[in-house]
Amino acid sequence: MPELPEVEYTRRRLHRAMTRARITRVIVRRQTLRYPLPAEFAARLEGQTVRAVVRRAKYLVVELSSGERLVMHLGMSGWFRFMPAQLEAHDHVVFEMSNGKVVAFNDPRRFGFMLLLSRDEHSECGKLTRLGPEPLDKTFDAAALAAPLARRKTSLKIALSDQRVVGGLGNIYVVEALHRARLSPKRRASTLVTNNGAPRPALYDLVDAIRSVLKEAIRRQARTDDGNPFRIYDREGEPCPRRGCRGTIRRITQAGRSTYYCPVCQR
DNA sequence: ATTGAGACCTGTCGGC
DNA sequence: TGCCGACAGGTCTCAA
Repeated sequence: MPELPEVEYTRRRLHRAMTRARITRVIVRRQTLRYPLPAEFAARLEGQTVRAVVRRAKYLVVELSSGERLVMHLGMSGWFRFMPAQLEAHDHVVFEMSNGKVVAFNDPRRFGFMLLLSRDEHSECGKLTRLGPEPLDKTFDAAALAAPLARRKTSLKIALSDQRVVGGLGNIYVVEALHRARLSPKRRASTLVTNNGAPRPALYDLVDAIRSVLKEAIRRQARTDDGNPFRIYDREGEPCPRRGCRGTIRRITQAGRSTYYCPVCQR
């Protein structure tokens, strides 16, 4: 599930359920997430009012009235269930709010985590400070990508998956953006930058592709149609969806993860 | 400093 | 039906 669009959709729902409400009760049903929850986790949260729920890359940050922050990551399989009729397996942490809303964090694989940080711990938290730019911010442009890509000796796919280069892209949306920009995932990252560090035209295309892929995916979240909503991801052997392209989608492995691409139109 | 491999965990799916 | 391996949208750590 969770790359930037899914995390952003989760943030909006959490915001509606929690912001300006008080946390009346926290039930910890499983302490051993990626990082074990401290014994006083529930007590520190109960009684606090939620000021805001914000997102940074794939991280969710609940801002609390004490100044503390609850930093959360969904990992591979984490998600929130809103107003669950009853608790189920893998509902690890439940928040009950003064407005009557209940949200349950569910995560079968437990790669997700929650960190309750003081104001200072939060501002120094390396997980957040080392992140690259937000791809949907105005500051994200070809110039912002040029420097980190120029230094890389790896492929575009690997470079774009690195959260220090851009924050929030994961396996699926990197694959989708590269197809949209007609760029091969195997191409060396530094070839999108000239020798003196200026963006080449393809880098502008890539920036546009990243932004549009993410925006469309966020818009799509509210709908719950099933089936594979992606053009390329998990479509090995199918014809390339680009108009006029007669290529067939291939699957390769890069850094241990699946990459899908069209060898005909992606160069 | 980069980079790849392995680890963390559970669930699901395809093949035999 | 049952078993087994491969694989899954993320990050971290460690060795080269």
